[in-house]
Amino acid sequence: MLRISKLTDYGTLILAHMAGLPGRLHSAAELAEALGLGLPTVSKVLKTLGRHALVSSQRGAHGGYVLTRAAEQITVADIIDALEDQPFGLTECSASAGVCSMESDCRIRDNWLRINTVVRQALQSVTVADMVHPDAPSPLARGLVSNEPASHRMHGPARLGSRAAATSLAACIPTPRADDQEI
Amino acid sequence: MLRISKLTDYGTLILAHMAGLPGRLHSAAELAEALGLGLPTVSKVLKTLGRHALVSSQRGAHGGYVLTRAAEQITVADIIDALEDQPFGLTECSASAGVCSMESDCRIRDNWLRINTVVRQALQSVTVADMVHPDAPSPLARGLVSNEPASHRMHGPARLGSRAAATSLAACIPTPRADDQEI
DNA sequence: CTATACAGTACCAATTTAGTACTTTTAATG
DNA sequence: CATTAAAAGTACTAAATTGGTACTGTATAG
Ligand code: FES
Ligand code: FES
Repeated sequence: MLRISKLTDYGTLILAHMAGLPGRLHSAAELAEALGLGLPTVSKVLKTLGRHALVSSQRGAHGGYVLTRAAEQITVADIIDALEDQPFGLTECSASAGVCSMESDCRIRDNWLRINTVVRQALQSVTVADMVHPDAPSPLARGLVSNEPASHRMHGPARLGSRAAATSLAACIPTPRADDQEI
Repeated sequence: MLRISKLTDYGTLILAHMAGLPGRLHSAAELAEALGLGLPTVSKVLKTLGRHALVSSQRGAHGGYVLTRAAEQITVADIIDALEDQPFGLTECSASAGVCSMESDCRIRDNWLRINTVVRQALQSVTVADMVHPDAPSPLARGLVSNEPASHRMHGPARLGSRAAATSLAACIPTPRADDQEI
């Protein structure tokens, strides 16, 4: 359905929140509380992010997680790579080689590869830092986007009633980053 | 998982195949045969495409489907809109308004809206015609894409053994379109 | 040595997606 | 006008994925 999974969405929320208070340790419980998500769920996401070296963890009492790099260096593409298990690609055929029997004489596959690349570049052009602070030179804004109506619905929180809260939540306003994108 | 559904993938295959013999009527059975897909499945996809006016149908004996517009006028985004039921958007929050409780003070949502727009533009820049003929001035190619390695795997055919064939299949090679995109 | 917090594994439940079956309507053809 | 080919519609079933939870283990602070 051309959606990232909820876990991935939670990942952006969590990282954005952490980026709000950089350098500090954040326990899974604290994040869960702040974002209105279930503790086990937050834990799971953090563990995975840890495995992909986006956060590092401190065990034991007063332990917690910190970002391993500056928020400016973590792109949405990184988060997706960490949390989505399938390899990046809009179609099965175009996500990995050797899966489709007709791959050799398929004329469509190459197109998907191109589309994938463009999409990925869009995702790489937005960092966690962009998510956090509202105003700043927005890369997607200048020329990249023509801003036709894109609809919207619901973010991180999904079915748990608790999640419906998440008032303090860290990041949101629109501010893609300003370096590597001349898409 | 940031994938389009298989049905949508089949849709591109089907439309591309039809674009190969334009003007002609194609029965669902013929297409199923040619693409190595199940007849009921192809039928389902065609019905949906019909409902969204991408193909028109002729009932009765010797009936079938034809494209309603030139292949150049049907974009991948059109196909996705027709076959995916959820509204376009990478996250739930950003796909429709009013679903997330914290929408008003969410700083992240706006970023997703931008990302959605960019992604959509990429999808709008490729037409069925591009999918069909191999070589031609490729819009995504010139400047739009930096061509970093994007992986690949498997296309239309998935679990039916029959689908593994699809030799004649219509379209594939890389050739996005050349009009409306200055992303 | 106890409390806190991360790590890993495994599992279960809910949703979504894919695919099939069956019935009805429409049109061509002899 | 009967027969046949093909699409339209409806509904259902089965499979795969996702989301979420529970439990057990390990490390560290105090
Ligand atoms: S959490 Fe940002 S709009 Fe839902
Ligand atoms: S590569 Fe699988 S159908 Fe094109």
